[in-house]
Amino acid sequence: MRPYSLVLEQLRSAGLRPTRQRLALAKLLFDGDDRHVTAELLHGEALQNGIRVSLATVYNTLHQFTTVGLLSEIVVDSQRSYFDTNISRHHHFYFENSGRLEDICGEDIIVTQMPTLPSGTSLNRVDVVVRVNDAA
Amino acid sequence: MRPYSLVLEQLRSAGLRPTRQRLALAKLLFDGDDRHVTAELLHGEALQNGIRVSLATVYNTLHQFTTVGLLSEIVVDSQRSYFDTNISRHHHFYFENSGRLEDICGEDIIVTQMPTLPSGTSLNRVDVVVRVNDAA
DNA sequence: GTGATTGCAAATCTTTTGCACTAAA
DNA sequence: TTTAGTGCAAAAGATTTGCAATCAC
Repeated sequence: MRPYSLVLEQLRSAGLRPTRQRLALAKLLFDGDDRHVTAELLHGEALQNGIRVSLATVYNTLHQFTTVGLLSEIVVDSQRSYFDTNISRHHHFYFENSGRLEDICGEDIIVTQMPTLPSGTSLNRVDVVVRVNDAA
Repeated sequence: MRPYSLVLEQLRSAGLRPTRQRLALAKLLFDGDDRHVTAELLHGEALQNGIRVSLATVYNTLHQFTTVGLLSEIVVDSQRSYFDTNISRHHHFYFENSGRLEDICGEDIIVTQMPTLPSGTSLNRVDVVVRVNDAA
């Protein structure tokens, strides 16, 4: 996790103006432990904390932060986008029942053999999702 | 890939009536090489082949086939669902640019170390997605 | 000031649903 | 017949977009 104090300069260097909304959302996201959020969730949280921001702006901000490298996007559900404040190489547990995500640190999962990439392509990243069910 | 001829009995044993629509979609899906489809794609293909079927029925059918074990659902894009006629244990290349999927057979990727499952959960499955970009 | 950013509401896209109609058993 | 399955159109949910108002520089 990067300290919240670094966010401001990170925004500047990416050419993103540190607006009230971006700073407030950054505080929610980065001022504490690593977390996984959806746009809807972050928006609700912002409102609860008295931050006036529209859902559209939350979407924009999440994508901008992702582009800039402050967040990474995780695909585990074909219906909803999750964003992760942990941008180091790692993988995820996905609790199918609750929709909750949990990090698996990089060393706890090891992919030894890898296939040759299709010709004319370059590797973007390898995602491992361990799907679990909460035992009844 | 299972031969198309097995589909009928597979439907019966699952208690699904072999209707005109289901059989036609099954033919498109299983009468040939393994494939990856979206609902929209399969629907378009059905129409092109003169099969009258509604998009809603295509969605229903894809999910029913998945429940019955004739298809497996792949999550690689948080905006769209993909279904795979290959139901053996395997993983995928995902071409971010084109949205295309390609199978990686089970032996070509090996996950050696696995984390302990969170207590009170049972493993559903492990998905590995190798995301590649078509080199410019 | 000027251009980036925001909010809102409308639009879009994928998927699901309600319900009358049709077809399989 | 009886019950499952289908089509359609409407609804739902997530996300994006257009545009006028607002804010950072």
